[in-house]
Amino acid sequence: MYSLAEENYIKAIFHLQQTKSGAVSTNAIADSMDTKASSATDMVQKLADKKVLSYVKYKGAQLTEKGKKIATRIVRKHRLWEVFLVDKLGFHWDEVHEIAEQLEHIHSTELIKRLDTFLGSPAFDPHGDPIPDEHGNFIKTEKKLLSQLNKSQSGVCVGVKESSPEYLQYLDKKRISIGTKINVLGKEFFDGSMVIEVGRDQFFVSKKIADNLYVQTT
Amino acid sequence: MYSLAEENYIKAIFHLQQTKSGAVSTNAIADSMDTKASSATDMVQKLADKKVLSYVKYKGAQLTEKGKKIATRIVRKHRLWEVFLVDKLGFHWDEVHEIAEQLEHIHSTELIKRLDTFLGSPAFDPHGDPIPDEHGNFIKTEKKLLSQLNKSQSGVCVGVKESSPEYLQYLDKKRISIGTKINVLGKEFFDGSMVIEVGRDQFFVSKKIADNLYVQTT
DNA sequence: GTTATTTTTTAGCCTAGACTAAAAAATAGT
DNA sequence: ACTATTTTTTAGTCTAGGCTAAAAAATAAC
Repeated sequence: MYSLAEENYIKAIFHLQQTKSGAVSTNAIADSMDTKASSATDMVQKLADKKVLSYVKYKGAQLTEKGKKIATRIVRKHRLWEVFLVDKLGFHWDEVHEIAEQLEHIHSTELIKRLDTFLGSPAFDPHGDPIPDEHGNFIKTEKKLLSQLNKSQSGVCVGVKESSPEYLQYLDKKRISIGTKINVLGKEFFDGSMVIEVGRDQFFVSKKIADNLYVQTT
Repeated sequence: MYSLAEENYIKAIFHLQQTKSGAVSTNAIADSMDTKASSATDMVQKLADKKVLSYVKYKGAQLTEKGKKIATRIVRKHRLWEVFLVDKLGFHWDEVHEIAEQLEHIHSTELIKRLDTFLGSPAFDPHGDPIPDEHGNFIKTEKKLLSQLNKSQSGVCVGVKESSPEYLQYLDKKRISIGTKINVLGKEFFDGSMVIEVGRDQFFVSKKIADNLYVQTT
């Protein structure tokens, strides 16, 4: 059994190595955990002792198979609970992250098995992120960032990268949610900003907006 | 916000002062928390500083109104989650205590409000214990222990005092659950044992069994 | 009403997980 | 290649929440 702090570090390292390949630096871990590099070093050393990750001084950390399994179990729990909160309790998708952050640490394999069945074994969470199965297998989606599209291309919104309430509320205001079709009408190469079409509306989005929205291209 | 340890102490003290009136002794707290008296003293002093309870050296502790409010909120959460686990996920009533013990510490008033609605605002948990409302008000039930009944009296099972898996499984084997009618056919005053009738079955129960079953007399 | 026993508190120590400041290694700049 | 800068680690400190052992208060036994 792993402590709350250990689980949170494992999850953070897992997410960091999803985006950047290779070993994850101490500073990156510290940043994402909102703590100091020295604390991250301590924890990484402890997790290395427990064979959860491999660690080479001054080089960074990498989850072992054991570590990845622990991480995907936590991610699975987090996303299943998010589905529960939205589908069953009627929460809005921008309200569930913090609560799921707590619920993901409940220990009971039987609970997760039953919750999964109760929810109809969903493959995606309310933000469009895939839910790992019991064995930790993800459905790999062919998703791109909206900012990677060019003029005249289109895609369907399948999720967000950043999931702060502010960002999700912006999307809401613009009527963008999972399944929304987006056409790129124009793109400014100087700053990466775009003009897009959503339903009948056409409007401007900055690169920062476009960098955080995942779309599936057809 | 209170830590996990603080919440558990508050809950334990709350339950202790339900049974025995007056201040709760340090030793009683330590026993029920499965810890040492010295640790209980430390925590009680800390909680007294926070005005959660009143504490007089060598005399014991008593929850303040503030402390009682915190305690009933935890109890409410615990029992609502138990209903969820049994009614929605199909757990058996002898399997839910440990999981609810974790779920009761999830912090989110909105979550509890919605969970309560989702479950249809139940008044009792799967063990027959009343669920406090948002304001901490209990429905006081007129329940007695089975051992308090005499020959020829009868009652309806409304809950258990002890809720170990072993005990709950015994009740299951004997087909006793919430709502089951029990007739006392005979009672031995020497050891408090009884012969009872449940449905078509008649069998012997020891005082220990009868001491842990709550019944509502009509 | 002393003395013995039990209960409770205090004092001092331990571990997890944070922190700061300083040292050491790696990387960058010239 | 040698210095400057950044990154990472180490060393030492802090707090929460445990523990043991000893002291102090309360209770029980004569």
